[in-house]
Amino acid sequence: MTTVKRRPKSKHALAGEIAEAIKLGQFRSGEWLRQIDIEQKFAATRFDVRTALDELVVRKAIEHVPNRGYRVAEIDRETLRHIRSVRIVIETSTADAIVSRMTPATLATLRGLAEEFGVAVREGTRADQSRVNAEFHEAMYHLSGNPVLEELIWNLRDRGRGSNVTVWTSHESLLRSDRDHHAMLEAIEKRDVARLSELIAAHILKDAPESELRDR
Amino acid sequence: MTTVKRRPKSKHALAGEIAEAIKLGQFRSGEWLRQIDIEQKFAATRFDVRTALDELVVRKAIEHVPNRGYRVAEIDRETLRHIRSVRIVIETSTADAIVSRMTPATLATLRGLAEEFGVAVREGTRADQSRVNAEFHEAMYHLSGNPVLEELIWNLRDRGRGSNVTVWTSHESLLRSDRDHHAMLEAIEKRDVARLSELIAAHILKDAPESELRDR
DNA sequence: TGCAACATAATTGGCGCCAATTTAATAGCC
DNA sequence: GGCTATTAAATTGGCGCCAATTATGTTGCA
Repeated sequence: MTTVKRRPKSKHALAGEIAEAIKLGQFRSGEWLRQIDIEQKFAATRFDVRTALDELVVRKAIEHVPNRGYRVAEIDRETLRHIRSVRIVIETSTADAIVSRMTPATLATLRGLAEEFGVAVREGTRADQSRVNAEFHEAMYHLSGNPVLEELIWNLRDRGRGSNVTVWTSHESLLRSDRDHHAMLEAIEKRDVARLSELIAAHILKDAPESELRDR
Repeated sequence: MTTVKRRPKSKHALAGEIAEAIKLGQFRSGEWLRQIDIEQKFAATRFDVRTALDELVVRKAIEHVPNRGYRVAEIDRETLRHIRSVRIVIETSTADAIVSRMTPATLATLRGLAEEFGVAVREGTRADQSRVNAEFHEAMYHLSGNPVLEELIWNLRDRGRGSNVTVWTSHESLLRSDRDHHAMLEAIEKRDVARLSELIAAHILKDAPESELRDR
């Protein structure tokens, strides 16, 4: 996965790095991204920085104000709710494909990643947790066999992360994620599509501030 | 709709214009978009053209080959099928929100647009048909009350149009679209969510080359 | 002391030049 | 005559300069 990929040396890669940094909370919501800072922090040229930032604007990770610069998008609760709503529709729609395409091998992979996440929760860094969590869900959604769907899921996830105030703020929520993962595994193993759907929806809803008990 | 919007003079607007041109089939699939041609055709500077093309790459409307340039993306049948599959999931998910948020006023608007499409089919140009069709679906999906969802729908639609060989190739398919629109209206009026879902799915599937009777 | 006008510093962003690469055209060779 | 090597034309794309704009700091005045 993290193999050779130095073809598009900088440019697109830089956009990914900046997006990653935002996801990891290295830039706060609403914070201005000064081009000089970025080009130093990532050792890139001014031009590459600008290109990368433009790409992130298109990807809705940041926003652009003419003659003021780029800043991390502040997403209001309303929009966040809409994003979660769409995520539930899309991600739960993968449930039966996942169950029907499941093989012992992929199940083993998922189990390994679920365990790894548990370890990361206990003794890993924030970045580790984020990475392993992503790997788990990536492996799971990869089973859907629909690359377009997969990509969409990641776009929406990234967009929500941007200014999500509560990204695993408490250790509690991390433990809950861990439990969710194992529960999902169980549902997949038992080929229980409905249960898996429920779990996925609940997993998404856990990010909601209050209990926004809104079915759609 | 086509009102004043000269604030971001060129740049983002240009990307939209080029995307529109691609949608209208002014560039064939796989055709190279030479920067010189574009800057003449749209009366823009070289730099703006490049920026716009970069944006379209991020939006997956075109693809970029280093040192070769930009070309209209050729989407294989497999990917097209995946796009349709996702579209069905997303667009049908709007059905009950549409029905529950429907008001007499919006219904009247939709009816008007459905009529207008019928007229465009009979005596309008290709561009007219495309525009009115877009307006009808826009008005309908706007009822979902979820801007994120709306945007997603348009992104996926645009992506499919790019190299769709059969974009209303026959007059027959246009007539079918017209009938579909009126049927949808009827379902909305009768608050028949299931029926509306079916119609939306069928409307998307109509673009399929053969009858790819694949439920998921 | 508070406020407004001005000057100065910092930052963004439009644009064009030219080197690197690819494509075509031409010539040379078997 | 067909094929390959060389040269020329066309196209892409990296990069930096500097004007326009905004933010900051300072001075003068009531």
